[in-house]
Amino acid sequence: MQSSPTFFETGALIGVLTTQPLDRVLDYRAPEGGCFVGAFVEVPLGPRKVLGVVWGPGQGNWDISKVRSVIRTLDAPPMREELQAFLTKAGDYTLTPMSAMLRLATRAPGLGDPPSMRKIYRLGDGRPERETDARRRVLAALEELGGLSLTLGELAEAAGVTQSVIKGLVKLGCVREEESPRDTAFPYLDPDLPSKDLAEDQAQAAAHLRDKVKSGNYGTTLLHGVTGSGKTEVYLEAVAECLRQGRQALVLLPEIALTAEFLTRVQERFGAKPAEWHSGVTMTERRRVWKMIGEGSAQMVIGARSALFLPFQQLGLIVVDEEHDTSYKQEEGVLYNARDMAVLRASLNGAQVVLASATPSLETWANAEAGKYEKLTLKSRFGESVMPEMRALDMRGEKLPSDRWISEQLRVAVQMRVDAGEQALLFLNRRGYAPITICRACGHQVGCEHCDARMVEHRFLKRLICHQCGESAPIPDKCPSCEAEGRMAPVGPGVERLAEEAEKLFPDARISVLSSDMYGSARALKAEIEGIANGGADIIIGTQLVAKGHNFPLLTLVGVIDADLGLQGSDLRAAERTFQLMRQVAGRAGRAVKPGIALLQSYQPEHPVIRAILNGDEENFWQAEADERRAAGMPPFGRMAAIILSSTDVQEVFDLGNALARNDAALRRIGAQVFGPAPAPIARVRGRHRVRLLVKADKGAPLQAALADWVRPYKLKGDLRLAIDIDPQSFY
DNA sequence: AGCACGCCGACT
DNA sequence: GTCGGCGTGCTC
Repeated sequence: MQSSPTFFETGALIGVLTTQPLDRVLDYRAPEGGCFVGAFVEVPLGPRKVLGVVWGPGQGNWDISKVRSVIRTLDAPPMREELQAFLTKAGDYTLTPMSAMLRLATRAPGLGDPPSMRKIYRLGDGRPERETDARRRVLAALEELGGLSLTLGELAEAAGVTQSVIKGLVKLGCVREEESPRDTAFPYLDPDLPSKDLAEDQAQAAAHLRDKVKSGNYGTTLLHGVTGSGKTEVYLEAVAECLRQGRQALVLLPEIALTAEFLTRVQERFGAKPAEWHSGVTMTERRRVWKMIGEGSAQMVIGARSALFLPFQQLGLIVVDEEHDTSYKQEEGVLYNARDMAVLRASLNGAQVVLASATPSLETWANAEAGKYEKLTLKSRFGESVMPEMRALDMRGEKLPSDRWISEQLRVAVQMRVDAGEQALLFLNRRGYAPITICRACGHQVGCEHCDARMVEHRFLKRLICHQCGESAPIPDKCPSCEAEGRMAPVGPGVERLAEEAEKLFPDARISVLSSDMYGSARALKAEIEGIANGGADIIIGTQLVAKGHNFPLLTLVGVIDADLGLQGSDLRAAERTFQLMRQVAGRAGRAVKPGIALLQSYQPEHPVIRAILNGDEENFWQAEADERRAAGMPPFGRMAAIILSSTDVQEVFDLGNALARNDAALRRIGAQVFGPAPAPIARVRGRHRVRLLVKADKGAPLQAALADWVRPYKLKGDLRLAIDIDPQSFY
């Protein structure tokens, strides 16, 4: 089905898409020796040289005498037709200029550089005249390991000598220095190593996914299973089949902190670690991954959403783990949802998609209901453990002082677990010490200077921090407003403050706080998590980080401090998110042998979301939620887009917002409605004022084209910015 | 995105 | 007189 790619002879007119923000394909002449469509090239643009991709034949609509020639073809396989199509379609869908799409696909440093070389050492001719002990060890090490292409440092370490001994041998010719490419292939992942024992429904699901991967066609499957039902083992079998077919697999994870644990599981299953692609990967490693993926010398990548844009040669499977996670939606720059883009990319590659979740997003649930996705459900929990019992603690009856958040009932339950040598988790989705710092003299609340957000006290770091822009300031002694001294007081709980309360209530317990901002590195965080899992703490206090897939076998109690958090407001999606989060947190309890219990502190225990969580009545919850959305014409039953305008000048953003709202003919033509302008959910970020308009349309309406027509007449002056967010996360 | 061009205010 | 502010326009 793959026709051979078009070749352009030397001097032929070709169209090149560059990473420069000129929103069209530019005409050039093919370089000496010609080039294939898709070739990565360096082209002259004005006085500069820029990166581009040969996109197709030239348009011929540019003064032929001004057309310049490609400087050179870069040392990388041409971009495949599927990736070109993916970038085009994803760009059309998200209304993103193609240059920005290309930048996503070329985010590897040193792409244009010649292959980087390093020196490696091999056995040379003869033996040295003076054969010292150190010299003998070097030669012995090379005889044994010479095939491994050791660098100077590696060889010195292997032989237990200093580098100068080796240098000496090189001078004598007994050891040879060779140049070798720095970017090396990834170790082979063996799909035929024995898999873990699978429970019956796991085995069935795995067999089904294997068949789908074998088909070589596109398809999407929702792998739905409660926490601890072993989704990972199941989809690793789909990966295994994909590797057997000689195709590449991509696994997306929502959180970098999860990759370390996942790498270990991949190594156990396939005997080696896969390639990694996320913001924590070094520049040199990034280049290696990009190149090896392109050459087919990396079988599997685990990564963040941007890994979707890697130049896979034979992509056969994309797994989106915890597919409901909101971090899959990029909120800055190019606004795309990695879950949807995974489906798009797979459909263009004849690849399979597995969306794994204990608590699917409503979009995915609706697609499964509609038969667009297949659905596999894992029911039994791993081993013999069962879903935890869940109960609400009605906080209206508790007379808690204003600086305490752990109810008496919860205290007693935690104490029992601690006494029994088991673990308890106290969950609060608020980082820091206290969300509000208030002046008791004048009532002033400390806010961020650049954002419309409160500064959050972090006692651990001894700073006030803005969770919006990261701005930090010392904790003030004097009120910034009325200058009263010593009257600043923290209000409300954060995990740090909760830990303080727990230390008082449980003086003999070992308490550990798990919050993303309290560890300097992913490694430190991983070590802490491992320590806890091995019984290194009695009480764990955590933010939503703990809801994302870590396994704590000794955990038998989860106390949710504020189950109402997230129920406020009228956002349908807030209810969905609360449901997902609570179910995931509750799922932490009793993952191993002992049955667990989850206690939810709530001031509104009769709220439908809380009731649905307690009943474990998932189908009903989704059904009710879906009915409401359908009636309101909301996603996924209708379409929405948000337009975010921002500027340092408030008046400017509102003027443009009002102008857009008034001139909505392009939208009315497709029956779409516009709401707003209104201050965006966070009205000021980094000193920029933000205003939002919402556009709502029927499911089948050509929304993107109408939006493009609508905003086209406006040219943005000064620092005014306009961003269009298709399928926004929040739409109230 | 860069980089040049160009047209108005405060310096040598 | 001229240095330099950043608005506008161009790049195949």
